[in-house]
Amino acid sequence: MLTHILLGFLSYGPKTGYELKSLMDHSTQHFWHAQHSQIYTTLHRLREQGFVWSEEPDAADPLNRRIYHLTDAGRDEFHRWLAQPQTNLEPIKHELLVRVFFSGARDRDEVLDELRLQRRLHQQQFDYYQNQGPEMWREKLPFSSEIFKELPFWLSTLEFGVAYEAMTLAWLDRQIARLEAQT
Amino acid sequence: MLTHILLGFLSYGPKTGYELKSLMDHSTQHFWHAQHSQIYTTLHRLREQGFVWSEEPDAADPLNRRIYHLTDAGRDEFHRWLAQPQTNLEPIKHELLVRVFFSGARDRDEVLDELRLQRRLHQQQFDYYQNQGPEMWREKLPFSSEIFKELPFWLSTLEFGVAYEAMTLAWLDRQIARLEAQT
DNA sequence: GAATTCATGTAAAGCGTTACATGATTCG
DNA sequence: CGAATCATGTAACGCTTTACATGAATTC
Repeated sequence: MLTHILLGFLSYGPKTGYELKSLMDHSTQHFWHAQHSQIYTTLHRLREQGFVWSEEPDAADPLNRRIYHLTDAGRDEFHRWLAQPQTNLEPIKHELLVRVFFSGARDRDEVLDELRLQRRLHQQQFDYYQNQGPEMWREKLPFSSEIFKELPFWLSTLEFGVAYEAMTLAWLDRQIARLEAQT
Repeated sequence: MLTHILLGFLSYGPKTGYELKSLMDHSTQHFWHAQHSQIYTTLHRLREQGFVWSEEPDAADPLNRRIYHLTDAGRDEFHRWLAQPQTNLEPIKHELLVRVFFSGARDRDEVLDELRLQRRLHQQQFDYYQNQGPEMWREKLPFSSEIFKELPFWLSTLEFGVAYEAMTLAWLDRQIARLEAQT
């Protein structure tokens, strides 16, 4: 998956590994994140596969930056991936639900504390999506001419984030209320 | 994670690998699933770690079933895990959102087809949660005396599933409407 | 007799996280 | 001058998926 995210960002223009990491942190973070270690190793693999190429770092650049470019094969691969629709329901992995599932054996107050903490965290995330999030995008993602067509889709993903957090908050409130009602 | 799910189910009583797989397929499936291969190898690992033990398959049993039991160490580990609350927001990995994010370069109709297909699939899932789901539980998870305390928590996870699908359907409808409005 | 379900495993590969490692630049 | 940011990598490990492999019992 990270493969195609990197190819996607590189389809907007050449970028360094560090820039790709920063872009992900400020855009795809809420539905796909990666450590820098994985980004660098994946870029190496993509280079071996012929999907990207990079100039040797400029000797005059003390930061030793390595700029990656998409090859034709890389662009083809990216479009091949996009053209192949997702035909299955996406399986969900949700650790908190696992914990809730097995919480019958726990102290009621212990479970309540955990749910209340999660509520706080999700409230923060909700606020972030509605306030700082969009503004951060305007500041940190400044290659505006390249992406005017994608902006509505980027906003769609943000809208999902808002809806997801609102849904989660409402669910947490119901579970907390149910537990509090028990004596 | 699978580790603690298996320990959790075994805390209700001894079970075979096959039974654990079947239990997961009918209960945790909507927030954590696993292939049988992973379940069997994880059980081997748990045995080496001393968290479970198993009788040698009964020579009289032609199906060669291997029944796993929780050890004291296994029970301790399960409770240690439960007592350690989740203090972070759970990172989300959502492939469909990655595809939407990069859909600016695609044909509008191609994107619409994909979203409509996802809408159908999520509608099915929503119906499943509301109808067959709970009934399936009553049939397939029959160790009722062991789990009367956990049932409310199991229903909580199902309630999350319903809320998640409703949220997703509403989001998909908005994205489909937005794209359809474009000419 | 064929198909489905019951039952258990191994091997290889891919994906992702965590930790280790280093060094320059910029800002306060 | 210290902290934060910029910048790139490797190694080990763990988790998960996919594919390969086998065979008995049950149901239609």
